[in-house]
Amino acid sequence: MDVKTLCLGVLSMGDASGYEIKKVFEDSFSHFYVAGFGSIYPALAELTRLGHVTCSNIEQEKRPAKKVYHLTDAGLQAFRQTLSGTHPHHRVRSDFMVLVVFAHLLPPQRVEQILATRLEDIERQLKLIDHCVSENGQSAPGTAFAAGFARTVLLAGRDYIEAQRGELLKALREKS
Amino acid sequence: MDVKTLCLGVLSMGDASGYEIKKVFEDSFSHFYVAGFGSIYPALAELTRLGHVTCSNIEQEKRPAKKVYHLTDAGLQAFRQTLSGTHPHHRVRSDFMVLVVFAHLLPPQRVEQILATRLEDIERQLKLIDHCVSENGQSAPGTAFAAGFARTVLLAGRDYIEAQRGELLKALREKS
DNA sequence: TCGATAATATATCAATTCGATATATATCTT
DNA sequence: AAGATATATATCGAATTGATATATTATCGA
Repeated sequence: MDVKTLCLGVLSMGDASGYEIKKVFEDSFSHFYVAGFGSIYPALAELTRLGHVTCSNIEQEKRPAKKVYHLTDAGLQAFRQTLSGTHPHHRVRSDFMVLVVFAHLLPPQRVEQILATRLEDIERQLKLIDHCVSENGQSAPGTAFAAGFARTVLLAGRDYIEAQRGELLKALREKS
Repeated sequence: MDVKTLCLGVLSMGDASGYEIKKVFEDSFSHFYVAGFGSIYPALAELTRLGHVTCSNIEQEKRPAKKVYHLTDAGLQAFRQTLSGTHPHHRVRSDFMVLVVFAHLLPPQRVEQILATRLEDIERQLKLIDHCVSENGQSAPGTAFAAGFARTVLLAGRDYIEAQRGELLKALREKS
């Protein structure tokens, strides 16, 4: 599923500028989809060209002007079509796990730091999910399911690290 | 962490051809790092140019010839350096979760199919981990930790889906 | 033994994505 | 007045993805 499709998804919840779409990605989608301006702006240009969205320049007082995008009927149809034909892939790219796999090449102190940093990141993400859930009162059923899923998976990872970190460090110190 | 670095990591476990490196990615790293030939072969060419690996053409009987790569001292040093300076990012790109978030735009039957497919994929990945653990008898401590981590997280996700699928489908049917 | 399929092996390429950077306006703080 | 932060759009080189091309050998059923 490409950034174009995700932009259609965000716009199905209401009109937005590229900047606002980026904020939705950061605030609500960051646990399962990361995208930056470098992919969002070209995606919106292409969607406009395809007629899947329309674009209007909005002058603002006290802020720079913005381009607000609106989902067309053709855009919604294309979005539904993509959702219907997409396999539910779920892929992880984890530098954390790479670092752990090669932990025997690092000083134990650095491994401790890696685990601690990962735990901090998990806490930060948990807070973000909770904040996001409490803010969006009446959201779609899938949103609540997804938030719960992300939460559960993060908690399981946190508990595993906390339970096994001692064992890992012991094994690493024994080998060296 | 880029594909070049991961190739150095694989080669730190022993000499290998591009094809064999790909198999290691698939068999052992697939839960946290996916890479195809399109990134592996260019990475090996660049690493050779940098002097981080050496390459020798090996003729084989009963098989096509292969290029076997060997990690140099400079390569190992560069690998350690990268491991020392890399933040333990852990990112998920999940079409599954996107589909769930927009489940209200799909027929409930399709949502059921998505959840079932995801559960099948999880089972397949769990089997791969178990197979991988049983095959590599005496592996590095980090490898065991990483396998346990991946296993725990997958199990938590599976249990969540099984526990909450009924609720999600009920909510979706009520709205429509 | 013929033909199909699968496994081994390398390589390339267009399309997409990533990450950094550039530019500009307005607000808020010190 | 200076400096930091938030809003806002855009571009670009580098890296990655996913598909495709090519070739050899093995395997297995008809």
